[in-house]
Amino acid sequence: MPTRGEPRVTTSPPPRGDLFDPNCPTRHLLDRIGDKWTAMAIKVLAQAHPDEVRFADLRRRIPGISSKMLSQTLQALVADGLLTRRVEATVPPAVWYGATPLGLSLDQPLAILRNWAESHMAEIDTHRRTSQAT
Amino acid sequence: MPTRGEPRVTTSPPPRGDLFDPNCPTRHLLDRIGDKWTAMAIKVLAQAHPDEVRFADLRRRIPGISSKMLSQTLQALVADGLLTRRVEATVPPAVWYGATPLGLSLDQPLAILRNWAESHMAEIDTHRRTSQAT
DNA sequence: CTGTATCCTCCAAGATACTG
DNA sequence: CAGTATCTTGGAGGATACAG
Repeated sequence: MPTRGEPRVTTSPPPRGDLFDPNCPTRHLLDRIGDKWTAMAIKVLAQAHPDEVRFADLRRRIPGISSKMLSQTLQALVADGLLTRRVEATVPPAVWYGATPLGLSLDQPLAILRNWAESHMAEIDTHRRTSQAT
Repeated sequence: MPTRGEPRVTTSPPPRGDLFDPNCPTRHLLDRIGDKWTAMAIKVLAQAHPDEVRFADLRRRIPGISSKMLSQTLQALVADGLLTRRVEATVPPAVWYGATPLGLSLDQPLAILRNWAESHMAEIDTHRRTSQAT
């Protein structure tokens, strides 16, 4: 996730295709979607699909996230076209978020990663404990 | 991406299976492997497999990484059993890193994510530009 | 060559308070 | 309810220097 960005980006034209170029846009994109909160938001909303979920509800379903971070994360995902945002002009207002097809499509790669983590967690744990002996 | 961790972890027993529990070990694991440098190191070494790669060579193949970060990243991956580390007692010494089967297995989920990013980058870019109009 | 040690900067994100 | 504004800080990570 998130992680600190590259120090300086001097050249301008995005040289697509080379993941190892610090200016590579794919790299930035990966940093973004690798973000913890992003991954969780996508998961919740993809699994809720086709239902939408309200802000406060999302907050409840993503334990530990602050209002600020949730807001930021959602804004970025909406801007990227991964989520929709629908405002109900009631009083008090209600805002519903939902996954777009693009957002749904991201959930699959993320799910594969989650599964990998779950499958191999025990193995990794064992290895750490085993090899940490002096 | 690493990303900053959860603020405090008070309870002890790891409640496996609930990705949304802040103490969930899977969540921590995901944070680690989502790290930018980790993803790149795995990619390089998985693609070099079955060849091993030396420290300085890795450094060259991961533009922008510092000696410090590379060292840290590799240490963590070796501790997790994703990489092997082999020291040649020459002068000056040579250290070879290679992917273990576990490391190789991680490259597949990561490759899927990379592919997703590459496939949908254009779409996301377009959406950002389109929707950023006031 | 392969790292470790040290210092230092900077910003992600938590806490808190407040608004439409 | 759904956020934004402001302040603060921990610690990731770059720079640099050095060691085995």
